[in-house]
Amino acid sequence: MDADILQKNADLLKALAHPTRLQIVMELLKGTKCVTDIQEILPASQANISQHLTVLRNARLVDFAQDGSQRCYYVSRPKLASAVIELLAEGEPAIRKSKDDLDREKHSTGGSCCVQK
Amino acid sequence: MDADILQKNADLLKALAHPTRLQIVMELLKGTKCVTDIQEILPASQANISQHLTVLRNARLVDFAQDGSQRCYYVSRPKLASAVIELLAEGEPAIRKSKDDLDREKHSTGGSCCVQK
DNA sequence: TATTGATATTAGGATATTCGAATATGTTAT
DNA sequence: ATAACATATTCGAATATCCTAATATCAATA
Repeated sequence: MDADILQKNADLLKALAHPTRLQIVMELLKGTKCVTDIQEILPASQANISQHLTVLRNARLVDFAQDGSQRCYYVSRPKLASAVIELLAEGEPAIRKSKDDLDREKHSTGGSCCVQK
Repeated sequence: MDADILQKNADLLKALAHPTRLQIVMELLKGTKCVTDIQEILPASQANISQHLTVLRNARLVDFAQDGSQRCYYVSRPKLASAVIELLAEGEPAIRKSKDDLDREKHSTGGSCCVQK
């Protein structure tokens, strides 16, 4: 990943890295919704939801189709979004390794766990 | 996802949502490394790398095993971390839908794209 | 024990994020 | 045209993040 892509991917994750925005995306994955619909589901103000939607839109995670005075928001990268949320839901437990574990993994007998000198 | 889990998952994503930290995790996925090893790879100061490692450690994404004066860092939730990075690398393109697309998806003939009233 | 190497912590300023309050814009209905 | 509804934008304050510089800690030598 070059520096530019790296930055873009970090930005993408940052857009998802907020409880309200994560919840908005989860709701939109279930189906298209307008701002009022989201307001009825989440405990946040209209302005706040609109702000979060702007963040998600700038990250190209959601988009909308205009429907009269309403905006129907949908997830514009559903595979990415749903896969990340699925991974989070799985909740992989953190493992812990001893130095011996690490040395053994390297199977370079007697080697240090870090980069070989 | 209840509010507590939601916050924790957002925190997890936030920990990954920085170019330097993303790069650190990618490097550690290739193999355990100590701080000096990482310094040789990334254009960041020792203090800065140490700070980012602390963030990753607080998010339970990495951990270390002490090896004398060195700390051998490794990814403690490799499945989660590698899957997220894999998804980012795939780079799913953003789709765009018209209101008609959305209505059609609902196949409730004549229905609005948003929540049914 | 003094020095060196590896790493962490602290402090501080710059910058960014977050949210509520107020206001603006655009659309539909009257 | 005006009112009502749906949504966005702006402003400002509180808070958080990020980075650098300086210093501290801890382990391995000499």
